[in-house]
Amino acid sequence: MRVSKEQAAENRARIVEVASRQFRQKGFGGIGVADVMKQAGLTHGGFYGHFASKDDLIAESCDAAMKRSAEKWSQLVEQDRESALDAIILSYLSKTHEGNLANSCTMSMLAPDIARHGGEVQARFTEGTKRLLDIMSLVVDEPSQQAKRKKALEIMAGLVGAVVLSRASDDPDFADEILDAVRSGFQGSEPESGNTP
Amino acid sequence: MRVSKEQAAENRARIVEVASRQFRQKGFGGIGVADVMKQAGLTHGGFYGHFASKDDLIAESCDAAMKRSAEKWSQLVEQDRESALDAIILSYLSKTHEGNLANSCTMSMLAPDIARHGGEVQARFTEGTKRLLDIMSLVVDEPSQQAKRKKALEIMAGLVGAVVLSRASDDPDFADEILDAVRSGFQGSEPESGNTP
DNA sequence: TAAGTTAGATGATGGTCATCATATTTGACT
DNA sequence: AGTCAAATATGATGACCATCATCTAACTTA
Repeated sequence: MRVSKEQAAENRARIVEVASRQFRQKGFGGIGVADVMKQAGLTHGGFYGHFASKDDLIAESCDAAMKRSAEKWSQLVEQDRESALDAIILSYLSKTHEGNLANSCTMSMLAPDIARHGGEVQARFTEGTKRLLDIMSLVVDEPSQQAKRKKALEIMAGLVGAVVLSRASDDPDFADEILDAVRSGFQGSEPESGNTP
Repeated sequence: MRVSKEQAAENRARIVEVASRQFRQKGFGGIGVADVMKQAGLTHGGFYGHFASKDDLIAESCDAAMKRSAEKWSQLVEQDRESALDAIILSYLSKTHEGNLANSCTMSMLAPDIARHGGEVQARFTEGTKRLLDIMSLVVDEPSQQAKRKKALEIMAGLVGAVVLSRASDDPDFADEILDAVRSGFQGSEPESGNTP
C-alpha cells in the first residue's frame, strides 16, 4: 500500500537509522537488506524504491552516524568549551558506550570494513573523520593551530584504538584497563571510580 | 589422492597461512572456505578433514597471526633493546605496512570483527594482545612496572587507532598525516623524511 | 473525483557459501 | 604384499542474500 510523502520520508529515515545501528553492531555483511527492512517495520521489496543498492544504504548510514557523532561533540563544545575535551574523552571511552555496540562510533566499529569497501563509503567516512578532527582541534590545549590538529589526531587515534581493543577483548578487566589507561593518559586526571583491586 | 603425513601437515599450515592473510585483507566474511583452499592449492572438500568449521579456521589463523606479530616484536627487542620501541612504532606505522593489507596486524584489521565473533576467536585474540602488551612493556621507558604497562597500553591503542583510521581514509595525505602525528607523538623525534610541503 | 503516480508487498531468480556425503587414491602399518 | 585408514577430490544440499519483476492500494494533483 502507498503512504503519504511524510510517512515515506519517515520510513526512509527509519531504514537509515536501523541500518546504521545494525551495521555498527553486526558489520556490513552481518545484516541483510531484508532484515533491516523488517526491523524498520517494512518488507524487503520496498527497499529499492528508497536506495539504489545495499552499498548506497551503507554509504548513507555511515554518513548519518558520523554526522550524529559530530553533532554530539559539537554540543559538548558549545555547552562548556573548557571541559569539552574531557567530556568527549569520557563519553567516548565510557562503559555504556562500551557495552552498547549499536550506539558506538563508526570509527571504532566499522573502520576496517570501510577500508575494504572503498568507494563512496570510504569518501563519506573520511569527510566525517575530518569533521570530528576539526571539532576536537577546537578544544585541544596547544599553542599553534598545527599543534592543535596534531594533538587532536593523537587523541582521536588513542580513543579509537582503545575502544577497538577493549571491545575485542573477552576479558572485562583487561578491557577496562585499556580504557582507563588511555583515558588517564589524555586527561591527566585519575579514573573517576576505584581502579586498584 | 592421499598424501604423506608431512605433506598433509604442510598443507594444513598453508591453509592457515593463506586464511590468515586473506582474512586480514578481506575480513572473515570476505573470503570463503573454497577460495582459501584453492589458494592453498587444494579443493574445498578436504577442508573439513583439517578443521571442524570455518570458525575453527578463523580462531587458528588469528592465533597464528598474533603469534607472528609477537615474534616480530620480540626479535626487535632482542636485536637492540634501546631502540626497540622506536623500531616497533616505526614498523607498525610504516607505509609499507599501510599499503599491504594482507601483511598487517590482526589488531588493526580484524579487531571489530573479532569483537562481534565472540567465542574462541575472541579468547585467542585477547591472549595475543596481552602477549604483545607484555613485550612492549619491556621496552617502554617508565619508572614502575605499573607505569610501564599503562604507557604500553597507551602506545598500543595509539598505534592501532592510527592504522585503523589511516587505512579507512581515502585521502592519502590525510592518512599520512594521521600516521605521522601519532608516530612523532610517541617518538619525540621528527619524521624521518621531509614532512612540510 | 478520476488519473496517474508511487510506496510498499509478494514472490521469484541467480548467485554464493558452509557443510556434508561419498568416492578415490595412496601412504602407513602388519 | 595386503589391508586399513587418512587426505583429498567431486558433487550435492540447504540456507541465505541482493536484486528485480510484478502487483496493489492509496496519496496527490488537476
